[in-house]
Amino acid sequence: MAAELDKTDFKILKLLQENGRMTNLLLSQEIGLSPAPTLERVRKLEVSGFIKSYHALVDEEKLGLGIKTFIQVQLDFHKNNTIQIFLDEVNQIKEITECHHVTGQADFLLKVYVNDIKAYERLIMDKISKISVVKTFQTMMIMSTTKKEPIVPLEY
Amino acid sequence: MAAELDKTDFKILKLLQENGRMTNLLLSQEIGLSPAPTLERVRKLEVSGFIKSYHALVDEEKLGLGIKTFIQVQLDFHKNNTIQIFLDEVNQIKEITECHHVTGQADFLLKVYVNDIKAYERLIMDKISKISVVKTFQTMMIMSTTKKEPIVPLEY
DNA sequence: ACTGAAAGCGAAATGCC
DNA sequence: GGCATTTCGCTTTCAGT
Repeated sequence: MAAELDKTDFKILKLLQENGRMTNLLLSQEIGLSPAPTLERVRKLEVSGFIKSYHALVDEEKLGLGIKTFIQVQLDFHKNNTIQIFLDEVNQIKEITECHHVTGQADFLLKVYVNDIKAYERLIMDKISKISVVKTFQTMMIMSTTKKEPIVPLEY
Repeated sequence: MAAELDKTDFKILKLLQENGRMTNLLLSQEIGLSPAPTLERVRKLEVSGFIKSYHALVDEEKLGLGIKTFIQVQLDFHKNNTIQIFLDEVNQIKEITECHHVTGQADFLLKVYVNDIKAYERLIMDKISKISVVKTFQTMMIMSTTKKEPIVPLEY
């Protein structure tokens, strides 16, 4: 499956990113094919990994997750497996939903969801600051999110 | 629909976050109900907004989006509608997929997807740095993403 | 609110162009 | 690589409890 994608495939990707539960019938009408080849294309995109998975998007605030933050973390590289130690700890903290290895002053950027400020303090005190290889960290509290596309910018 | 959610609803939210295309039949088996009331619960979660939408997750790298960054932006508040000016510009830049209003040294944190470094330079030169209210900005290039849960941490 | 059954419809497989 | 058809299974509805 090194074969490249054509315009129709990109349309499918766009439509399924926008609505992951779109039926194959509707999808086929949107892209101008009949259902059978449409389904075949979708399956190919799935098995070849262009489509990784499907997810429901929930309203975090309605569900009580009132605090969302990014945390910039600097590590103390005094051990030779510093990064692995850090990642192992991060993986065990379920409030951390994203972990990016980045360039710049910080080494890692984390995204965190918790219910309230008290829970955030507990996270910081009991978990983040207790990770041995963490040198410094700095919270960016999210006050509002004005743009969050579930769709990746594709050309074609 | 101010009525609170019960344990079964949370199970549904968890399962549909993990697999947004799970069939109603399978979902009903997982939560231990028959299909009819399961579907009814899902519909209620949808209309009441706990479930906002469904999306396919694509592999950005396979699709050629080799550069992912976060950009911290500081604004110059010399106009009284500085923030609105900024947000209007951001909304027109399709490479920016997320825009968060945050506390800390930066005012905003942006997430950006582009194909390569050349495209990134163009984005910076032609778009970001041309926004009149932007005072300073600083790129955090994402080298790798070691954790990215499509699922929000729910208690119950 | 859940159950069970019945009807309608989309998904998947097959053969053909 | 796409189309048409048919079979099968899921979704959805509705009466019942």
